[in-house]
Amino acid sequence: MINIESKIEVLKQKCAEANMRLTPQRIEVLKMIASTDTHPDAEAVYEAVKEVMPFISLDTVYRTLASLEDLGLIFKVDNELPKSRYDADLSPHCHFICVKCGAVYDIHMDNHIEPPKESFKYGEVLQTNLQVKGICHKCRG
Amino acid sequence: MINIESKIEVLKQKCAEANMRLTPQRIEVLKMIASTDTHPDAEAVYEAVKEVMPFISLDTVYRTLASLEDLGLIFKVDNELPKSRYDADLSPHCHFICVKCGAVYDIHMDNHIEPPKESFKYGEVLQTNLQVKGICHKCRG
DNA sequence: GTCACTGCAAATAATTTGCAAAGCA
DNA sequence: TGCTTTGCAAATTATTTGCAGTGAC
Repeated sequence: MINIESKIEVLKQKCAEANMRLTPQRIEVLKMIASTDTHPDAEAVYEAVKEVMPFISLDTVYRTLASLEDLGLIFKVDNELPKSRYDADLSPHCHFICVKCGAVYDIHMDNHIEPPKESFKYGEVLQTNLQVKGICHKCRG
Repeated sequence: MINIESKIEVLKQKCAEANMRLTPQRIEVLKMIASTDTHPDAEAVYEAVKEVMPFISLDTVYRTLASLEDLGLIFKVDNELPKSRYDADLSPHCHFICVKCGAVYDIHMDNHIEPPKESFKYGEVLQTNLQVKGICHKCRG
């Protein structure tokens, strides 16, 4: 589980560094993503944050997600579905993705994966990630 | 390099099995994807196939890509960009993806990657794939 | 007070779908 | 011939953007 308070603290620092403001919208969006392991999409973040902040708009959610991603606090889960889904857990882990319903489950790992040597032929490596695709228990029925 | 003739042969078989017709559009789209290592998106497939088949429409390309994917002849490369990109190479390999320009390069591997044990907790595993993200030489400048 | 951020509404980009005509089996 | 597929055009979905008012610093 992610420590939300420390996550907000990092947001505070990074906003200051980047000349960005610490708005309640940014705090709530980050809190929401960090407090769930469902890897929500923009719509899901919007619905959840609206509960506590009824006047937030969907486009602010989109903009906030982009800002938080720029700051390195969250990242998009790679999937081949049309909707982007977000993750605030920066520890080494990968994802089980259900190809039927799109559900994303965390698979914890001790270390980040070493990139194959051939990778360096193509450029500077920033990160590697392993993805496991399958059919989740719920969809298997 | 993929053997295109045998790929078309597989298309022929699978179409017959699935009660789908072997149309020239399907043949050309598959040929195009199998004959390049650029992992083209729908638009790029459309532009290339138009050279040899000027009356093909973009929506047929989309439908054809979906059909070929259903038949297991091609698959989407996972990326976090808005456009889907396709690959016809079914041998074990993974991708270097440039986060700036979206270019996709193949990284060949001897074997498919074993899924972490934790994967099986979530459902039936269909495939694993490793992704390497970075900045390609062209974008580094 | 200033300038980044928000909410609203409208725009854009990628992809999908309804329908009638065309073509593979 | 029958039923899948195509091409056209219009619709849909996810996301982005312009602008004027608002609020964090």
